[in-house]
Amino acid sequence: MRLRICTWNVNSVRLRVEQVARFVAEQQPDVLCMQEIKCQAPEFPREAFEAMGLPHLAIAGQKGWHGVATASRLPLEPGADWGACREGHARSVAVKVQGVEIQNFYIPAGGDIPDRTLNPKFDHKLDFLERLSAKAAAAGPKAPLVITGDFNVAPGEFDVWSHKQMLKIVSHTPIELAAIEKLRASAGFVDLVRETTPDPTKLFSWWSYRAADFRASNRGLRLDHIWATPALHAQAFAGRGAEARIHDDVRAWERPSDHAPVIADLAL
Amino acid sequence: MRLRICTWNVNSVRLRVEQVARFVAEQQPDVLCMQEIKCQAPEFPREAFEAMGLPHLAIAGQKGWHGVATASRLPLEPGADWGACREGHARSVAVKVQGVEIQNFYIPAGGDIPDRTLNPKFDHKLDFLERLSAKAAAAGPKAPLVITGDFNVAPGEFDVWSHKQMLKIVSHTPIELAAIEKLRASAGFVDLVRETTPDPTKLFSWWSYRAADFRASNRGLRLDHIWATPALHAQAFAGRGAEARIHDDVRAWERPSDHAPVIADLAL
DNA sequence: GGCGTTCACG
DNA sequence: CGTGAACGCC
Repeated sequence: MRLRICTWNVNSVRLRVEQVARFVAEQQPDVLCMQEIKCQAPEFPREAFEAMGLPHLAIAGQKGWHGVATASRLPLEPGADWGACREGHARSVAVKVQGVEIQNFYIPAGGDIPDRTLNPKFDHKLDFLERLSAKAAAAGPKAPLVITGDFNVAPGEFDVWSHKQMLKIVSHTPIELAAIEKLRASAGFVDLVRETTPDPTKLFSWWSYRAADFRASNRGLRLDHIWATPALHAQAFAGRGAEARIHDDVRAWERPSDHAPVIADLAL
Repeated sequence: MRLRICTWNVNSVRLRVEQVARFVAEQQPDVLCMQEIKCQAPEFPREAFEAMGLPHLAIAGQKGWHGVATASRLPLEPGADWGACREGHARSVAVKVQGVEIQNFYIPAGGDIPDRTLNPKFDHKLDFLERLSAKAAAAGPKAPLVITGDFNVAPGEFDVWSHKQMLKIVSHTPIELAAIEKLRASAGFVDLVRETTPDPTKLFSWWSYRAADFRASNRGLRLDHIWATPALHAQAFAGRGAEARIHDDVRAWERPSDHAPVIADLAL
């Protein structure tokens, strides 16, 4: 079977249900991992997701900020909580579906100053990444595991509109690049979108709301990722390469999220 | 010629331009008197009104609150400012069109407690009404004058969903009923909607947002009025009665104002 | 620039 | 309930 996994920072699920419903109708993901739902679990628009054909929900919500949820066409089992957030924010939710564990993360943005001694938010981001690395290493490359979400890091030179300029900006600083590479290497994860479309093609999944015309300036970043362990990758893409892409057309819809959805198709 | 005058508390003109454009396209008012535009004059969506065929504008705006504007198909001359608002709010704008003076008011709501000694907002409302009465008396019954707007008073027993219950509620208390009757009598104004549809037919132009289904509960008030002096009434409705009505269907549109527009057709 | 918050207002 | 305001966050 095909398992279509999607990650999307929706920037308020209540405000964006219609766009989510349209995207789900058009692309038919089997599992939709959302970040920044910005509501508590009881406020989550369950009925709308039932109507979309994604009735199985795992929600980690909190008031106003952050919040993640995974919605599925197929029944979900709970996954292990990796306890990555030292601040107690609702930034991760784990599920198991069709024998695959899917860890859905909203990694802290990290504020403006890329110095962990000066900026507690940046310290928190790095701490979060370090905790993920430890858990992923413990899981190992043979686990049938996907980690996905808004990682708030653009890992590669071709994941930012200007590598040179972005090296000074939180999301692409050398310390973050080292931390995200350490996370990737911890279980040998394969970045499915980048495997599908290798360097040097530039790929972005986020564009600031501040640009009048995001297409024209195209100052994007690739912050949203779907990573598979080597064992799962071998199983899901036996012989072929990964099939994953960013649906950047969605960023041009009416009242969009600042993030575009990302889809990967696993053959299980 | 027919002069179609409309009054409408739009509750934010910037948020409601589309509904205003639809209503103007459907009903073709010649003069549209708006209240609660909730913006400063430079923020007023002039282009949208030009596109609607109402390019002539008289705007009294302020930041965030209140604000009135009169938009016209025909050129406007400025009318005399009656200086009714002691607080300096943008609550009135006066124009002359086709020889008729149109005074557009957003009379203060007056807070919750109907006691001028305890509640400065209620005192302000009564002061505003008293100042209007003095100015209207000075203008006299022979002036070609319309006063219109959101008066925030339901003057008659059949202008409220429950006369008995509303007598204790600001907008229909005995002291307000006396003040609004004094204003009416000051120049012998004719209430064009009530003349068109006499007592005991209940007529409302406002329904609270708080009711889930405003039609079902129908706890409305008639707060929005178009009043003509006797001389203008005699000229505009010679022989016949007035032709004025409340477009309450608009209250059921998507994202509506809590007030419905009111139209009167004058034959000049 | 577009989300959430709390607040005042109607 | 649904507008504005000011503020925090990304």
